[in-house]
Amino acid sequence: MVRRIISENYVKSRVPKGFNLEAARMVQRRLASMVVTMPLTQSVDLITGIDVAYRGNYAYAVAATYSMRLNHIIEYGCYEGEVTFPYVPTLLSFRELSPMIKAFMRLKERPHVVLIDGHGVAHPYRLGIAAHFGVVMGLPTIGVAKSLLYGEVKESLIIDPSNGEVIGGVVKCGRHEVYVSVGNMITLDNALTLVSRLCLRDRMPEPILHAHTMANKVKHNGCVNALA
DNA sequence: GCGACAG
DNA sequence: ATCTTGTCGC
Repeated sequence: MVRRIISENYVKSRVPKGFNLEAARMVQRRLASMVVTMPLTQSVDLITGIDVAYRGNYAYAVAATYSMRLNHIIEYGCYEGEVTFPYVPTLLSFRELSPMIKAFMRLKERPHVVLIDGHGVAHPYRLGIAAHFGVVMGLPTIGVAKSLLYGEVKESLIIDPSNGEVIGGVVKCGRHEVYVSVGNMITLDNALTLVSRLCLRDRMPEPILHAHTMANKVKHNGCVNALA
């Protein structure tokens, strides 16, 4: 059994000087209260995966839209720019939500669901980056992470140690396992089913895998050249 | 008491 | 996440 909680003192020590952590937590709590759990309404075909690569203080974000009907990527959205906030566990949104949104906004077509590299509500304040993105954009989102940030895993389910609630699940993606949680406007069952169905290769579902590969390509050639 | 820590 | 060579396997 895997168990994991976060040290607030550690977080406090890594946050930039002058950053109001208490205010940030209040914002997270408020946005978390806006997360909607509901079954998907329309049938799903277009699924966008988003991932970000880094080089120093520069972020290279890519949104890749995958068609389940056509079995391939139909469109990429890209953004490159400097980031100012450091990586601090539980505050990932403050670092890469903006680059992700900017890459996503460059897509011409709106997807039915968005898959994000990171957690959804499986977060100490119930607002991982996938949930944050989902609430801000008003779209169905799913968090898919390669490692656990918060919670206890019991029988392939992620449990919140503070209240026993189910906040996510574990899915086998090829040889590895990924941690899946609701981002917004979807149910955990829908999320688990969808991610399993998209794990065609290893380690990550197709949309995120393509976003990851392209993000690294963009890191070396730039948005314009990589997507040309 | 110390440490745990998405990308 | 990123810094990095060669090497194992399909």
